[in-house]
Amino acid sequence: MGGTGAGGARRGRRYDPERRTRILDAALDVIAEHGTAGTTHRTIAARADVPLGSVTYHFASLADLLAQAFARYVELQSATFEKLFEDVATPEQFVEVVVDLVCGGPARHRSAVLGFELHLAALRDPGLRVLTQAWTWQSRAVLARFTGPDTAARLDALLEGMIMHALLAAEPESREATRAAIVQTLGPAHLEGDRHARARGI
Amino acid sequence: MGGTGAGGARRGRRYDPERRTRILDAALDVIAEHGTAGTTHRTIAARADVPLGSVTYHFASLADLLAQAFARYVELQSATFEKLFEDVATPEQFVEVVVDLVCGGPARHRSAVLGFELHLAALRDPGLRVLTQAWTWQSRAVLARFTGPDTAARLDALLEGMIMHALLAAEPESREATRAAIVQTLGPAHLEGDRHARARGI
Amino acid sequence: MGGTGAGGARRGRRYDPERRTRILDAALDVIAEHGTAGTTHRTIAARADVPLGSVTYHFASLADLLAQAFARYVELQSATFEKLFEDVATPEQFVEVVVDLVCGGPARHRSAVLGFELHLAALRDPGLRVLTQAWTWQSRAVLARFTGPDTAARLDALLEGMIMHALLAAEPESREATRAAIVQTLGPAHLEGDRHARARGI
Amino acid sequence: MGGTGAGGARRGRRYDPERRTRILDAALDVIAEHGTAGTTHRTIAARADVPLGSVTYHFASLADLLAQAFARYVELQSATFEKLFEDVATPEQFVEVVVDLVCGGPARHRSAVLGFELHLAALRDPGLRVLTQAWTWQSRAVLARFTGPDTAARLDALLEGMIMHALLAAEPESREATRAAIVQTLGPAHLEGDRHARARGI
DNA sequence: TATGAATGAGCATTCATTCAT
DNA sequence: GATGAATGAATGCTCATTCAT
Repeated sequence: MGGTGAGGARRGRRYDPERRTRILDAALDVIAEHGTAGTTHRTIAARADVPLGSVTYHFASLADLLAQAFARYVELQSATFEKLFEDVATPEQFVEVVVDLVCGGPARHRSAVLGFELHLAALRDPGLRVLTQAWTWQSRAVLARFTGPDTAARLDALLEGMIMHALLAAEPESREATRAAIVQTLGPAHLEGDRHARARGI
Repeated sequence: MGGTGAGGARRGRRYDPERRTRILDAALDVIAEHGTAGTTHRTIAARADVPLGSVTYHFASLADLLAQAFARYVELQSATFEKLFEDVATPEQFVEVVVDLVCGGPARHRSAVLGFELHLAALRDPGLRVLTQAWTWQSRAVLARFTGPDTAARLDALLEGMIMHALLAAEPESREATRAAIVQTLGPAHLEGDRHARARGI
Repeated sequence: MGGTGAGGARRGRRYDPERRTRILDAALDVIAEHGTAGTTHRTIAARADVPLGSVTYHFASLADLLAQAFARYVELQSATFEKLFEDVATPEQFVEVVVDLVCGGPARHRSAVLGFELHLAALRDPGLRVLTQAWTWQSRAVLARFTGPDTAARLDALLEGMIMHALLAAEPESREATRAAIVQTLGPAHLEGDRHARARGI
Repeated sequence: MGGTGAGGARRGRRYDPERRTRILDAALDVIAEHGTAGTTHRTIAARADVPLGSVTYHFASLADLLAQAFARYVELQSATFEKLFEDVATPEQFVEVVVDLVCGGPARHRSAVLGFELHLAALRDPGLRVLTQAWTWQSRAVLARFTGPDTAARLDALLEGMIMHALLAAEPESREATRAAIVQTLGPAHLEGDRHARARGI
């Protein structure tokens, strides 16, 4: 009916300091589920369990909201990425974490889809490229600590392609094949440890 | 406005046997320009210079039209891809053609964008995955003639990622860096010719 | 796609002298099923297993087609009505036939619905009133042979209302209640036979 | 044309608390005039002198709007019907009021047409039958106060048929003929007063 | 500050009808 | 004669955004 939208105990939610954040997270959920195109004020409001007016009140426009949602995604994702490699001590561990990144099933589905949605959106809206570029740099920087800058760039691209293929493939690639591709890209020197030693030295 | 839509001498254009194809090509243009989300019956009709009713007459739904447009894209793109490698005789030529693929500026922009739009669309609509899978297999098959199947799969993923990065990068990667990444993925044996010789033997 | 509509062995159906009639009958089917409003050239064509162009070719307009279909309905229905009472010899038989008319389950559903659709259509389109009036006169004439003209008119109206209620009622009225209402409307003299004897004398 | 739709000083009409009701009444006007089939969001909006978006804002779908309009009709009509018989004290008055119901010219035209439109609509949409059934029960209850339940049901059906015939007839039936039919259906006892006396006793 | 009523632009889709073949 | 491609006008509906409260 007329815009009532989400039901539930919304009464008394005034003074909700985290409302903005909650809307952004809801927006990311909706984007992951319905695509950027299927993301509307109304869907977001319903997902966040917030009145429609609240969404338009806190964000100047839908484009603005999406941009901020993607910014939040990059921020959260970067932190997650960073943390993934925090405890990596050996080249073998590094490879395993990277393999997990590609093979990591439905757990990583949401973030992978969001990543591609962001890339596509940035293709159309140059204003979003600061986000994709920041994200790329940050990813490469993390990887570079273990591989050096050139290999990091290559690995980053390879991962991008492999993750997309993994999302679309009828049946998942085997971990072994994935590992082989990664190891090959890292180059023969990687597992000999010297490069890794240098990385730890940084 | 008001239904007349596209201008031009459209009177008497009846019985246009290639209209369907023209609409599909127009749809691909529009997708490349405005994204799948921005692709509407009206935009397509204007681009194809046909009345709105003509677009809905020839295709049962917009989703159907998009699916057929993407199918046409895969078909055309596969043929183009095939032809690109037709005259490749040496490993060096192979590498150059692949580097062109990544660096190939605005000329390749349209088809690259369309490829990613298709990937994203397939992520949302499983019915489109027959297209992405067919396309992936075909690409790998072409590459595999020069690299063997495993390396082909890796190279394919790497190219996917590099092309996306190239599309989004503020300034294009140098051809040298691109070539280095590719050569590294092909493996040291590639340029020594034996692998290529084997490929030619197939 | 695009208007092909009905499938099947339509090839070679040229020179189909009954096509007009078949289209009209299909139209009546569609009206009964989807209502006058839901009746389109395309639905009719599909139902009649005839190309779309054939429907517009044989009838100047949809309104014209509907008018002719309703005319056919009145014609067929009048004949059926006539025949229903053909073998009625006693007042008791007369009452039973009339009760059947009201209680006659799904068998009579189609014709009853069509009757009301025609009434409603005639309310909007005065051109159709020649049909409803002819139908009313004919029905009354048949009934009057057993009841006299005044009672026939009353009975006709009563039947109209009872049939509509029967169509809409959650559970059907009992035959007994229906019979009682009819008998009461016929008047006490009816079953005494003298009136009926007079009717047979006509 | 082009979205502006109805003319008039509509600027500043915001916050119109009775808008919903006004739209429903406009819908009933339109149904009476153009039939359920000819009732569109746009016609209703024009009739209610509200923008198109307002109609779709307040009602989830056109079917929903029509259902609510018909519900309002039944409600209003039931009240009117009730009031018609409020001051009836004698059997003679009762008969006159009922005769008025059938013969009541253009004044009753709108409500009669709406009644039949509702019946037809309920034939197609079972969801509307709660309305027709409620309406039937209520009508019978009012009549039964003067006639007893069985006669009330018969009279209700007779009235339904007579009103439809009156709407479609080229020239109106005479009051006398109408009265005769009603009196005959009420049965000989009615005007003798005993039945009515019983009714008053309730 | 927060909200939901309000609105105009736009969209996918249907369809009666026209017309070249 | 018959057909199906073609078309423009409508239709139901969605939605970003504005704004009175």
